[in-house]
Amino acid sequence: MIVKVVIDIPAKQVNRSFDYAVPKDWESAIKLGSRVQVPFGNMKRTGFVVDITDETEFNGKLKPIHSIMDYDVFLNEELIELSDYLAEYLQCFRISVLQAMLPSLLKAKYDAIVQIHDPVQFSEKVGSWYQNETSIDRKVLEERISPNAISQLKKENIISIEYQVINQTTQKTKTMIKTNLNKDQLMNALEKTSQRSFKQRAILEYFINNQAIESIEKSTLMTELEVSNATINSAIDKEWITTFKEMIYRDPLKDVSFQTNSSKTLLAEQQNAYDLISQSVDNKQADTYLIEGVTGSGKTEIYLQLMDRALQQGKSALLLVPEISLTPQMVERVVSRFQTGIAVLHSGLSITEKYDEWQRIIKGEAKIVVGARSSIFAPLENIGIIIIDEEHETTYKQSDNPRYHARDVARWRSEYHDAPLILGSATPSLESRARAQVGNYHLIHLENRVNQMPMPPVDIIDMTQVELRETANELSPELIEKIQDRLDKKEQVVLLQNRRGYASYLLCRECGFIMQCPRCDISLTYHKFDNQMKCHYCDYHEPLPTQCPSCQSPHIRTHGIGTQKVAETLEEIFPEAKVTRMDNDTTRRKGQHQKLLDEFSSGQSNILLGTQMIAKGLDFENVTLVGVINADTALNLPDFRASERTFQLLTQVSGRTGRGRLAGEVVIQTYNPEHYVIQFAKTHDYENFFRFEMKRRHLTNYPPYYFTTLLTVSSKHQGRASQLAYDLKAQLYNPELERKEQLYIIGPNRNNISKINNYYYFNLLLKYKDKTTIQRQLDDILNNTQQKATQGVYVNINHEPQYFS
DNA sequence: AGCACGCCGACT
DNA sequence: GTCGGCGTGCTC
Repeated sequence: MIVKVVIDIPAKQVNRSFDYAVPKDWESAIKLGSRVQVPFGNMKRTGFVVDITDETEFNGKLKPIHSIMDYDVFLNEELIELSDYLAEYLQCFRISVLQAMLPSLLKAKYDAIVQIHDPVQFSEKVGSWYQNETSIDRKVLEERISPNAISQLKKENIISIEYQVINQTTQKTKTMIKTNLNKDQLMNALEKTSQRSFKQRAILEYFINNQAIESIEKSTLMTELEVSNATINSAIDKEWITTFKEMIYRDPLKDVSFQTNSSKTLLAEQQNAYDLISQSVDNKQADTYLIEGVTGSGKTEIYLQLMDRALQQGKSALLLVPEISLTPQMVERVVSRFQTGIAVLHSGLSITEKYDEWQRIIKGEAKIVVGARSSIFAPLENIGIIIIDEEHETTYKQSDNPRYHARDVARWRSEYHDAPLILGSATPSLESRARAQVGNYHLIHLENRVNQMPMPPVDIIDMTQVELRETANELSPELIEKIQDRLDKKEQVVLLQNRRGYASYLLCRECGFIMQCPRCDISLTYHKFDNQMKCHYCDYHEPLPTQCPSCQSPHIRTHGIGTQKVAETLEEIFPEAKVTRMDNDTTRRKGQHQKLLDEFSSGQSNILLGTQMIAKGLDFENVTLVGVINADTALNLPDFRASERTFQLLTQVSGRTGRGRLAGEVVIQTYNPEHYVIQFAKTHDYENFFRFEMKRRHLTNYPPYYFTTLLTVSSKHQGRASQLAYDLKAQLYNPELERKEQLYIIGPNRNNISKINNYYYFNLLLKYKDKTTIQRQLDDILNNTQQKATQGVYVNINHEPQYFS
């Protein structure tokens, strides 16, 4: 037996498989996808078995495998084949793809423990050395019996192998507090504590009054007693209390009620969609459907029923949702429909939990997988349907290597399994919608909302007018009045302040003029460092003007307000209202996100103010007003997708109101009330937005008319990086292709943030019609630049990048 | 990644 | 004459 092994070194020179001999005693333990340790040069490295054969083309003596790392496999034949395709398609190393497919536990350090389920039989098979322990170290067993024998014991369910993570620091822990003193000792301490030490006494009193509680989480204690860290520390110094770490174990299904939730009757439109797609499920056709349905049109119900149908036919189902919508509510909908056989994969799970879920999928215990981007690699067999909800979300594209897009992977797996792929969104990506336009995807429209409520009316507030009347206020009088009205009625308000508010651009406060690049149809960015207005797509730049180039007003200035400022303003205007602020700052800590949402949904706060994270998938019945404080921030980013993202964001956030029985209303404040994005968002008119935006993309040669690839050259030496960027451009430049409008090369440009961690970045953007025209050259570049890497110059290839910074 | 091989400059 | 710089190439 000979195996082909891919070694875990991400380098072009070893980006292929190497052949190894397998000792007889190992043959039944080794499977396709097994992780093994092999001698490589004078090293010992891990690798993956990607093929099992009896032949080799290697002219030399094959080395035998050193050891087998797992008696389970985490990759099946399909995934191995997929890794080959993706490595070539993404132009990255195969090992990087293979590693991306695996649960992260396998990358951590761990101990392998053999659990002995049947000591009697075990003893019979292994002999007298066994001392009746319930578990032993795997190494010990491996010294005594062969891998084949271990594999056999495992198969017979006499043993199982479990992993314990050694490096527990990567595990999430919480700090717990307990007291070692008994009640009398505590009382004693209390007496000795000054009456003025309120906080100290509060801690003592807490433990006196809560004798039954063994321990309490530190942060809970701090908030409940309103004591600071310093107080806790001094209590520790006085030896009243001690702290210890406890693992945070989060069962994803723990808080989910297991009530059955049977299928709902579908509306005619939904039924129609279901009927169409279920034919593809039944007939095993790898069709792609794009469901374009407004918020509340009941896409999820269609998904659930389709998944059910696949399940009925003995197939499995894969549902991808953006990480942010993987909330307990979402999970509950799936669980309550199917009860069992569901694996939920999300970032809140510890690595051991993720591994457990993975195991359940491999063993076939879970036939349904719900998860975020990386779940697209779930090792399901016999997939009957793949669904990607909110398909336009940029989180489906991985931003670092391997830079795959879940949609592309889904497309491949759909073909492999002859299973339909469903893409759902209220505002599909232009790429997907265009594919539907030309008939590559089947387009399904859902026009009606299940609750029959109309889409909320949208008010556009022209902030250029407001600024003239009222200075230095982010909130227009109209919006203030409407907020006050909801507060009076005890209804709730959602306010959006775009995340990327920090992006400074130049805006005329009088006429709303925003400086654009004359060559690129993209707004210029203010660079404080040299006081210049710059384009991030070409090298255009000009000095910061002192007056508006359009109306000569001196009221021109850089712009960008943060949520913090808005929260302050709100508290000034509405002192009686409680504002929940949700942005990257307030949700950085784990669990904080859900906590803030709970605070709002339970009605403890009246206004939810946040960045775009509040726009997604939240469903609050009592919200009757949505306000967008400044629709322009996202609109003027130097990115050709700025319009698309803004439209998606405005539409999504509008969908946050009118979810219940109460009618909703949307207010959008903008300095560009006539902008087409704002106008189409006002009427919730995706279709016309699509047509308009397509024209623009056509004129500027951007996707979906052209494919894009971003080459990033980075180095600690600015000169070397820029030199290589220019060299690469020269290599790729082809006047013939450019004349035929087949290939455009833009740049090199300095990166938006030109220096990160002392590395200088230069970008080359390729726009092309046919990837085959540049595939070989890019392969060459990848090869050649591998050597450059030793000189500290790195090249990254990113196909279809989502962001250009 | 790591190591060996190999070809040119400054030394006991 | 040799020691060692790191450019190049190989690892089943």
